Amino acid sequence: MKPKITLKDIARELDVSISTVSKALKNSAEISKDTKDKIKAFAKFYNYRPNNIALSLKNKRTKNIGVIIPDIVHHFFTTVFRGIEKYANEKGYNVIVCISDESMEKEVINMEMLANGSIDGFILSLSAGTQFKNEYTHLKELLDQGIPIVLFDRVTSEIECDKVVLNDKEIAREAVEHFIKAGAKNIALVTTEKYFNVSENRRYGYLDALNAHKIKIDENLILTLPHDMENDKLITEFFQKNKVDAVLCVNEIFAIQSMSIIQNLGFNVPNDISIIGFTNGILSKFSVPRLSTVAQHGETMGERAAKLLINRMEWEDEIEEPFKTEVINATLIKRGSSIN
Amino acid sequence: MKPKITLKDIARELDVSISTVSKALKNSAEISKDTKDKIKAFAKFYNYRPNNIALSLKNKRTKNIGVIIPDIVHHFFTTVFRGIEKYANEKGYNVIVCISDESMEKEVINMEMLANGSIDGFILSLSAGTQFKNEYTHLKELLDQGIPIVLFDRVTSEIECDKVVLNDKEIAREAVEHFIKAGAKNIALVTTEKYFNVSENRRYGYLDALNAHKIKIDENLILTLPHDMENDKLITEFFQKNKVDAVLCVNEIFAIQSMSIIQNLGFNVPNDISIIGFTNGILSKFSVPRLSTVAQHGETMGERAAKLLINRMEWEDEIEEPFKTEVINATLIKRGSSIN
DNA sequence: AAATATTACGAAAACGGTTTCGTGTTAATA
DNA sequence: TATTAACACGAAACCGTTTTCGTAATATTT
Repeated sequence: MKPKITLKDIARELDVSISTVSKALKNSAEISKDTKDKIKAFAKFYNYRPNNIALSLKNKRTKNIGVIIPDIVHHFFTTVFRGIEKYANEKGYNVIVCISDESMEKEVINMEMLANGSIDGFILSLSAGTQFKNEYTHLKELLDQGIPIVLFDRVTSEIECDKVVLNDKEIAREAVEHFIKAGAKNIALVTTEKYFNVSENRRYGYLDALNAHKIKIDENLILTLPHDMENDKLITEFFQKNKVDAVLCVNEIFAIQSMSIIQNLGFNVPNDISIIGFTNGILSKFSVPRLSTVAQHGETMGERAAKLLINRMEWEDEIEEPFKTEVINATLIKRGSSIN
Repeated sequence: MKPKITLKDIARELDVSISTVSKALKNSAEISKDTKDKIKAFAKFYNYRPNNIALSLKNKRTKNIGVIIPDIVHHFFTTVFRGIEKYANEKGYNVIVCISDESMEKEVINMEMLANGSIDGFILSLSAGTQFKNEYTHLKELLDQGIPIVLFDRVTSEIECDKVVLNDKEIAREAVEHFIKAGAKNIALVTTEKYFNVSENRRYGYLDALNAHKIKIDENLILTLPHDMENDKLITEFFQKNKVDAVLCVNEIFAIQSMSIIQNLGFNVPNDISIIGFTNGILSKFSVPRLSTVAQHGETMGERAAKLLINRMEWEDEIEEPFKTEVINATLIKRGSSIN
């Protein structure tokens, strides 16, 4: 058991002052070569490393960034996290992750816990609860305190900060047009409740595409699923009641569940019903048939978010940069679950 | 923009000393009720929160735990992480995650980065590189410095510390016996290279089951896949060349890939070939047919690991507890991909 | 030889808390 | 009334750094 060595220890052993040791290790010109050599050798031998906490206190920056995501089971958030972690690590930052579990309370608690010095900035995607309550004072207060925040994916216009979003509307429209070109007439949408802004945008894209092609909108073809419930029954009923030849699902799980149920009902995918999902995850790649899907480029999204945050943190006192919203262009990946 | 308020600020405003403020806020009996009330009201009004970094420096504990996982794409690690995060948060700890990307270098760099004061202890699963090189000095040094470590899943007997593992051998044996009871004769194993101790244990379980039932072992029925390569071709060849009626795969991806390829080759699952995988993830739940699999209870594993670590950190100077290895009992989940 | 410049280092403050110990004032006891 | 106890608070050390400023000792210039 050899506890960590400090500047004070080195100073005592070599009979110099703490400041001399500090300067020597930073190769300051103030210190003679002899003394520097001696100190460096000693420090190296005992594997001296400055204490991060002391540095943080001194510098008023921790080199930690806080990431709050609603859950970690959705493949999309996992990949975004991966992008954040990657970029942050390259830049010498560590990442503290908290999971809000789609609850506003947890989001608030976690953010407050981290905001008292533990991190220099936040990257987050709003929880379902927060979006539902439409309550953002916790974010506003942190911004007021000068803590930078970057929102990604689940964002809100109520908050002024850097953001990274997907071109949800456009890509949803593109997906629906893909259905239309292949001859589909009765196109369904499987989505979440309206307070998710991403779902809303995708819904607009869906409606736009139908309008643009003079297909009349049938509200019965829009299935809204509660996000935290067993919804096999709802999906089954939906496809029994309605004549559908194509369906766009706003996430990967909905898509896979729908496909599985559709197949169980005796339909052929894609001949009877085409399917396109969101998130180019592991589920889509390994399903039978392979699922056509919207690749959200989560890793890129994470990298961009991290870049925006770190830039802002390191600019600091320079001219206040205006807030940016970066849009990531999704890609439609056409595979076996839809007709080309 | 209202920057955070400090004890010093409060002391200055109310014309008392810093120590008085500190004590008042901790409800010390030393301070008169009047003064306490005044200070508390002021602190509340300005939303005073003690600075975590200053506390860390003073207390020599950060209330952060470092988690190093090989990757975050494998559903298993995600669930373990979830368990860690959950338990840790309940106990007031934050979790700093780093991804080693299966590389020993990154594992070392990340650990060193965090070890200089940023965290109080580590939870990790060894990277492929580390297991391959069989080099553990970085872990030993940290343990020497008094930093507690808990290993999970991918562990090594070279390091003495708390561990959480799965009963890999026993559950693999159980899975293979399930095949045997259903009448399988030619049972294959799809596994990773030997330096993964978990795979090795599962292999032993596989061999044990065969031996126990007097089935002679055919090395040709063991397919070893390199972990970071495109291996569709290898799997295809394997099932073309060998007559197989059941296959145990050591992870979820291998299982799904195998099932997909087997089906493409024209075999029926489970009638021609039964399949059992490891990890009760999202892939297994949504495949067609549903995949029989070994549930590793990742979340429980994470919780246990966090509990072991936090216990050890909080005991601290009391009597040195001997190191424990907790064994999590996996469960075999029988679904459509295997015959009952 | 006197004045000035350079070199090489140390003292101390600062970051934001906690905690021990000392002390002046009032209240209770002998 | 003198002594002691209780009360309420402040000074200062400490955690481990960085950094500014001061200053002896030597070196260089006039």
